[in-house]
Amino acid sequence: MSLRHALLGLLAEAPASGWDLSRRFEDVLGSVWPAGHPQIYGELRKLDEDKLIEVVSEGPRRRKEYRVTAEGLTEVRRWLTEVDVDHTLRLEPILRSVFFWLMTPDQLTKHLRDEADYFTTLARTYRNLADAKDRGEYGTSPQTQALRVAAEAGAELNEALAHWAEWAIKHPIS
Amino acid sequence: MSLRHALLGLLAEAPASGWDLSRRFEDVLGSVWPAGHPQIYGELRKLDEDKLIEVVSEGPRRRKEYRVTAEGLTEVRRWLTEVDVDHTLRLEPILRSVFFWLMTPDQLTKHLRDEADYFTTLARTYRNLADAKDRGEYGTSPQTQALRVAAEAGAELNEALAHWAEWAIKHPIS
DNA sequence: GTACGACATGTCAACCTGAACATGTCATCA
DNA sequence: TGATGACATGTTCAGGTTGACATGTCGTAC
Repeated sequence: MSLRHALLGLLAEAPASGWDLSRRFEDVLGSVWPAGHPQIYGELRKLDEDKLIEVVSEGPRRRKEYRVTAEGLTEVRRWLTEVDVDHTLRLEPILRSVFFWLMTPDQLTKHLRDEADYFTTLARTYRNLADAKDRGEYGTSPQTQALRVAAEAGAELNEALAHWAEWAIKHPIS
Repeated sequence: MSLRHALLGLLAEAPASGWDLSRRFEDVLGSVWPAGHPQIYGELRKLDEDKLIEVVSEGPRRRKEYRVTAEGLTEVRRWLTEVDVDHTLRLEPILRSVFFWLMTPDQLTKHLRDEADYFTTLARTYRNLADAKDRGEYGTSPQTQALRVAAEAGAELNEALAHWAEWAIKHPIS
């Protein structure tokens, strides 16, 4: 049900079309909650049926712009404050680590080197984004501040994973 | 396809039944790759059909013990070395952070306090596990060493998330 | 001897997810 | 005018995942 509430949350910021929302998932949200356009269009229809959002206007190219309704806004707030956080984690890179003993030392070192580089690059991206937001390059609206918090999570998380991979290189399995 | 390979990897360590594997997912693997028993039993049947595992013996209570075959071992090694790592992340706690601006300061502080506590507790659990493994309480086999690496990931990841939540408390959204 | 709890395996329906396919519009530039 | 590329919305299907339900066995403690 998270996608449903994520869409409501995005629409709470400003009206948008399925395409717009699809874009925002690709650009930002996709890194913590992937969602392709088929899922988004489908969910928007359901949200519309449930009166949590409504069509504001139909633009060119069949573009439908949606706006969150009062009920929708209540619902996303209810989710944020009353629904238990789902702490489920699914991390293939760590799952693989359980089976590192099946790799040769050389394979493992190379693998971990690649992982460390990957996470380091990503961490830098988020860190740069966070710094840019701190410099005020995206304004100072509450929405931007929230994204700043999310960027901090992206940075810290990937920094931790990069650190982990480096640690693992230094603690080879014998 | 990760579950498939995770099962092969676990069976590479020692023969086990669906129940045994189900337990290991609940205890250890479930924190990075959740899987319920319906999924596990189903996947074991497919792996058996594909000759990647085979039934060693049938014990009491219809217990079927599986062993990985030579092909299965090759397959899990191929996965580890040749298949691209799936870096997909799906973290509801961070997804929520994008919508923090919809919460009141009080609600947000409470939420973040709970999150920080949750991650801190989990981090401590993994850290204790890692320390115990360093003291040799689980032996020194390659498999144990691999689990030590996974525990380090669990510790660092949750420490990072705890740190993030604390940071967010100190940087309130205005 | 029987009731209970842990062991052990399975089915089923519903839902979530992602890749591929399909359709059509609008602006722009040659 | 016609080609191209970005815009925009959808369907379909296969496969992964989960919760609920169902069934039966074995050891043991009363």
